[in-house]
Amino acid sequence: MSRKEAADLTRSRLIQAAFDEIHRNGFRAASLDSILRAAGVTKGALYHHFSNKAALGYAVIDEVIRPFIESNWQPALAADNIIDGAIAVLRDRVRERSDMALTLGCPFNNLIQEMSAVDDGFRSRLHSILEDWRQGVAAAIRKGKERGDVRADVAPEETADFIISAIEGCIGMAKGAQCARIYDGGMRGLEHYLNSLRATPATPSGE
Amino acid sequence: MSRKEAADLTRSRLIQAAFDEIHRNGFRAASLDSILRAAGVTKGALYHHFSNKAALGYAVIDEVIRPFIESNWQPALAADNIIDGAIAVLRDRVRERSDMALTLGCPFNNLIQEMSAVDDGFRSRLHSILEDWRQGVAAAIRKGKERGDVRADVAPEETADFIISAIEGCIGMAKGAQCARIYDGGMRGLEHYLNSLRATPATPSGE
DNA sequence: TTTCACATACATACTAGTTGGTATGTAGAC
DNA sequence: GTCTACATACCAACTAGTATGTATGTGAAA
Repeated sequence: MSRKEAADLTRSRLIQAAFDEIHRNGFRAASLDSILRAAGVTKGALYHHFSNKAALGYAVIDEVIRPFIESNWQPALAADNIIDGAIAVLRDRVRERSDMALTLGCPFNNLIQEMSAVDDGFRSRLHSILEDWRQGVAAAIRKGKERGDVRADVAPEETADFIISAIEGCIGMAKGAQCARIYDGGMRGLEHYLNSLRATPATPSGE
Repeated sequence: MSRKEAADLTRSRLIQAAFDEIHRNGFRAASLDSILRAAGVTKGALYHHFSNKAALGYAVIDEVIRPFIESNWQPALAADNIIDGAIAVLRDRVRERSDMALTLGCPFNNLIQEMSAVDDGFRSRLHSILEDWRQGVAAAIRKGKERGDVRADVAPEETADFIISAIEGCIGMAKGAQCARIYDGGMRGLEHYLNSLRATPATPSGE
């Protein structure tokens, strides 16, 4: 392993450890010492790769959280019928939800709630992820309307806002209840809502 | 003012200052010194009334956040038609939303996201508030079904889960965007959803 | 090809500041 | 006089961040 490769490895180990610690404790309560312990490196390594704690947090957002969020919603847009695609993804999420994700919540939403109001670097990065998501869903709805899959009276942007809010809300409330019931219930409610957006009266797949 | 009354006053001043600081910074980042400065008392007063920081946080939940949440959803149940009542409350919220509430988010949801996974005292208290809300909405839906206002195929509990999740989700995403647009958009989406629950095809009030 | 200067990639030890919490002192109501 | 309701002063622990030391890879000169 070359010198450069080794350095990249410690950098990514730091980011992964930081992501875990932040997911568990939030950014401000995340202890650099804990992150260093988990990553198996020392403070010198950390401050060699990142100028300060915030820079580490930003890197976690750019390199872990953004890809994570995008890999969650983009598959839904691949389907011909956007509503079918969205529901399929939803069911996947319900099926393969891990206990950790349930008790710790969505890392994206967690950071929004904690940091948006207090740090502009966090706010802008998280907002950008949210905006891309919103635009992606809105574009899919518009395409669905053109194809005749989605009702003509559905407003793309505000419906996208609502769908995204409902998804993050369900995960968040499940975290509050610390049980899967409210998550599953909310997701079924969301599925009913998505079906109500169909142009042709709902013929949901596999129900 | 009697001695007892004065003591009660300092206690409530502490709780109010704690609520503000927690709303702004979260519980763990809330500094006792800041709270004391805002309340205009000293550490001796704080630890006379509360055994530790967590006890102060619990009191904030029991005496500020719970009444706040209940005063938000209970009026919606007063109306004869639950859907009309819910939509009316929703529009009230949208009309009179303060910028602070938008940028700082919902104090209830904030605490859930921050503390549910790490402190059982917080978790149980917040969960209890959530469960009461859920049961209140579910009961209202059941009543609406009996009265013929709500469609017969609507599942009360999971619909309640979804509605609550959507509300908190909208506020949370608005915090992420730090702008009202996504809040208003999400709320309009929620209104459409609520109308879709009507037994008789939507004749929404004032649209 | 060897060697040497230099930069990279860390490790270690430390600091100043802040945190929640406590021990003690005290003024005033009852 | 005694107890309530505080105020003051302090402490140990932990925080992000820094200053310094060092081993090692690397590029260029000899």
